[in-house]
Amino acid sequence: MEREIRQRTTQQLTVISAAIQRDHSHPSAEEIYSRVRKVLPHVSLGTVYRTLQRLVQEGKIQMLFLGERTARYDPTLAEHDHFICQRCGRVEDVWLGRNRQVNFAPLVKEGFTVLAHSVAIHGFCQPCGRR
Amino acid sequence: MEREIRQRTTQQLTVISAAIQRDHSHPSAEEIYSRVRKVLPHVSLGTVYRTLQRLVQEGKIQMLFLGERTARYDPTLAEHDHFICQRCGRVEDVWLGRNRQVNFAPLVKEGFTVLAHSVAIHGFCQPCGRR
DNA sequence: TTGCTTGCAAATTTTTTGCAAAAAC
DNA sequence: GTTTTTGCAAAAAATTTGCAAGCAA
Repeated sequence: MEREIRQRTTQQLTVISAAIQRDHSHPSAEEIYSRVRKVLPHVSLGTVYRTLQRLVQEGKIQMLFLGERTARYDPTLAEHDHFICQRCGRVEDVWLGRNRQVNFAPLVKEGFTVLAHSVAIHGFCQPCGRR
Repeated sequence: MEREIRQRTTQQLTVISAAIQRDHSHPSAEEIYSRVRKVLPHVSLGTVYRTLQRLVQEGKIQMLFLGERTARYDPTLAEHDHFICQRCGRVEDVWLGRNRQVNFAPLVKEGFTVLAHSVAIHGFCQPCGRR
C-alpha cells in the first residue's frame, strides 16, 4: 500500500518560494541561491535545487530551457512567451495575445496529442538594439 | 591586423558533418559520437563537440534546447518547429505552414529587434498517444 | 614546412544524490 | 516520537579546454 507523503513547510521552502514568486527575471538556480542566502545564510545549493524541483512538480512554477544548458525558473504560469536577448542574455516575458496563433489541427489529425507549446523569440532587447 | 584562419577539411569533419546531415532525429552530441565511431573508431568526443560547434558557427546546422539540459543538433535550417514527446522523448520536425502565425509588430514597436523564433510543442507522439 | 586539428585527459559547469543531523508535525 | 527535510560533500552528467602529436595545405 502506498503511504502518503505528507510534505512539510520549512523555512527554506517558504523563503525560496517567495523569492521566485516575485522574481520575473527568469533566474537560474544559482541566482536564486544567492538571493535566498541573504535571508538564510546557511541554505545549501542542494536545497535550492530540491525545492525548485518540488515547486515545479507541484505546478507552482515552471522550468525553462531557452537556448542554453542552464535551467531558468519562471513563476508565471499563464500562457505567455519569451524573448531572449542575444547580446545581454536577458529573458523577458512576452504577451503577444492574438498576434500569435498556432493552429494544431493538422498535427492532431496526424495523431499527435498536443498538451502545451511555447514560443521563444531571439533578438536584441531595447537597450541592446539601439547601441 | 587580423590574420585569416584557413580552416581545414579533415576526415573527422567530413564524417561528422555527413552523419548529421542525414540524421533528422535531433541527436545529442553523445549520439552523434556513437554513430561516427562506427566509421572512425578513434574519434574523440571532444572532436565531436568541437566540430559541432564549428558547424553551428558556420551556420550549417542548428543547436536546440528543447526542455532539457542536453543540446540536440538539427541539420534543417528552413523555418520549422519541433514536437517533443513527453513519454518517449522523441523530437520531430513540424511544418505548420500558415497554420502558425506570429506577428511581431507589437514587439518591434516596443523597441525589440526580432531575429529568429521557434515554437516547441509538447505532448504525445502518435505511438505514445494511442497506448 | 606551417599551423590547424586531433586524441587524450583533466578541468569546468550544472545538477543530483547519499547520509547523518536537524526540523516539522 | 516519527518522518520529512536539510547541509555537506561527493557523484554524475554534459561540455570545454590544454597540450603534444598528427595531418592538411
